[in-house]
Amino acid sequence: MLRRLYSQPMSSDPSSPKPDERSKSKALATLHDVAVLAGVSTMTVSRALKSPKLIAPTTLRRIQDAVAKTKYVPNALAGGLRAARRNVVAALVPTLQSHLYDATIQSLTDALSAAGYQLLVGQTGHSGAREEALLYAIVSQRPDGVVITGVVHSKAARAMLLASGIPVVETNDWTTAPLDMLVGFSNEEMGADACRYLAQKGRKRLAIVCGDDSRARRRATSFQRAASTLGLVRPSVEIVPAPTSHLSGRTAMAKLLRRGDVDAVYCGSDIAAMGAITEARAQGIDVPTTVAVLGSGNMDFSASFLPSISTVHVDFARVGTLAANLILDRVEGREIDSTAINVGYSIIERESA
Amino acid sequence: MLRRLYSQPMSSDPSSPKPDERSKSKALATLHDVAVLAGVSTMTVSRALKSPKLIAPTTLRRIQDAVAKTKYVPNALAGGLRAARRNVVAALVPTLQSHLYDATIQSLTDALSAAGYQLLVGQTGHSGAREEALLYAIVSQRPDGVVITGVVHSKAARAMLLASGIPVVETNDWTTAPLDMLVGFSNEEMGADACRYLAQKGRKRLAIVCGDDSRARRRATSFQRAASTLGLVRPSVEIVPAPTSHLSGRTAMAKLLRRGDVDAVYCGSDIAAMGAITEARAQGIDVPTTVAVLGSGNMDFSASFLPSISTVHVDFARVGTLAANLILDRVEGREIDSTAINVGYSIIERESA
DNA sequence: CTGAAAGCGCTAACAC
DNA sequence: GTGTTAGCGCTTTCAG
Repeated sequence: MLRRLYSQPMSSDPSSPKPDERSKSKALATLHDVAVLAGVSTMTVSRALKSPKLIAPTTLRRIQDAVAKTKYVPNALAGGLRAARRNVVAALVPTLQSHLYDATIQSLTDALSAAGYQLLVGQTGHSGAREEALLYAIVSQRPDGVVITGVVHSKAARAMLLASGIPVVETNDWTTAPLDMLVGFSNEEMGADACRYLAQKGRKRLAIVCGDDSRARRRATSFQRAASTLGLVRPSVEIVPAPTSHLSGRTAMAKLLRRGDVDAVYCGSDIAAMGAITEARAQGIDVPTTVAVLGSGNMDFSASFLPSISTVHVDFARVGTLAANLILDRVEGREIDSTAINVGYSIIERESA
Repeated sequence: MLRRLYSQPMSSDPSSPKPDERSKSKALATLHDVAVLAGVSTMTVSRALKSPKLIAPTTLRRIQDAVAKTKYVPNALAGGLRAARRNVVAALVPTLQSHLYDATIQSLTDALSAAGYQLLVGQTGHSGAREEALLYAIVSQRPDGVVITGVVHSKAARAMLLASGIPVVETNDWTTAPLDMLVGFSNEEMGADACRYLAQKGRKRLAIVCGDDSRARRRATSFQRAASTLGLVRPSVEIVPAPTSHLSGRTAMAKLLRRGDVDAVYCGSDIAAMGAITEARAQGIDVPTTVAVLGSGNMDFSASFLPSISTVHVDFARVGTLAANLILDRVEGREIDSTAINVGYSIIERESA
């Protein structure tokens, strides 16, 4: 592999541009500054910003001028400290690099920002070890809600969240004892259904490529159990680092093919499935004739890949929207009809399996 | 495409689990609660938490017990209001779904969370229309720093950021007039170099698949200019929606092949490049023999794809780390040697071009 | 080593 | 319509 460097990554540009003159002046204007300039009290300015209708038109104009002149930007910290609302929701994901939950984050952000909320994100990594520390940091930010990928395991973290009274939505998993609210599906059922799907297609020697995280592992275990129920040989499991990648999918497939006793592979993500298919092709093995490949996540490329990738589909965008709405409903004090929503999943049959 | 539904996505589970009993009690404990319980002043508790060494061992133990008993979690809002530090940094990206800047966000988060900071993210969308409103919302959160993908265009937003005194890092682009700090590379040079690379490989009839965002468009324009300098026919440009996808790469490639006058395609991302390669294969056209394909981003799958994808590589992880360090240096008042860092890029030669 | 006072910037609650 | 008062929970500052 030849690398041609077009710039010296290590050096800063010699003709380094100068930044604009930074204002040496004190910090941003406060409500008080605006009030003085407009000749009113701070309370009137505050009201002019939140509910302009309560203010006399003349006063309002003066205030708006003053706001513009002072370049006033409200301090949400101070507001949040006094008022209930912080206009921030926190989201916890294993990693933003996984691509599996991108749609969830996207729709979550969209729904929240439409309602005027900001998103605070935390990445736990797949180990779950950082979960507790991260949740502590997040609770200390006093967000209006917390959306978590998976269910919270740490007892201390559960207690803290409960005590905080902050609305919590656990997602993309299922449990009979949610911390608060729940939007997800059963990973166990998913694994079993994936197995049944492949078996029903006449496949006998199944295998699994599974990312090293708890939800994927539970899917794999459940897949194995279903296989044994169906009287099939116990599927072998290739554990790869989470998040699963094209390369790890390829490598895992290579191992499985070396053993030679496989006619269907269930992959933890479509990325891994694509890697598995690529490896098969590299070896001149046809997918799906010789080996079927079933992915997870129905990603962007899955339908247009060659062969198109059969996959377990979850409406992740809906998960995000539902989670956002649950939080917003709670924050605004609206009635919530259902505190646990099963979004289900479906298996999309395409060419690869 | 057959869809088999295993759960009713629209219905909530009939056996909806009940959440744990939510604590009806008042909000979280405050410093004052802890102080009363420990029989000291709030100030002493505050110190015990921040600089335990200043506290007498006996007092410290009493306080720690009280903290545990009250399940005290600091209120970062109140702290941030009084003190300078908020321990929050904001990041603005076009979209989290693009995958191009994943590594940047990842390394940014890692570096920041190691230093005890939280990440507030905003998605501008590719239009840039939301940039101003989003930055206003972000400044009102008074983060300790702001990291932005691209350079800030809106005059009002620039003025506001400048006035706020918040450290700002613009990334993944280059300008002679940065708002504050800059970590990036020249998109113009990149486009031109991509063109020269393909020309040097003997390709004559070039084309571009370009996402509909300003940085990609500038790369494309610069690519075209370089082609004309080299005496080549003007490369045609296929504009596809941003972020570029496998499908849009395929579709764009199909259009280009229909015209039949192409022997090399430069794609805005490796995802699009993969789509382009897939389309060529679907038509029985060999890559790179008949058409070469050059991607951007050196994504996860690019090296292990078949054919492996030649690509313009940027060390995005380094961008995130550098940005984080610049912010942290400024916040902690350390000296900064370079306020504009060019991380450069390289073209990785693989099979596809 | 510990405490008292003051106030960060804002808004809820009540005046007028 | 508008102003006053009183904090939100914490930390800075200054005194012991």
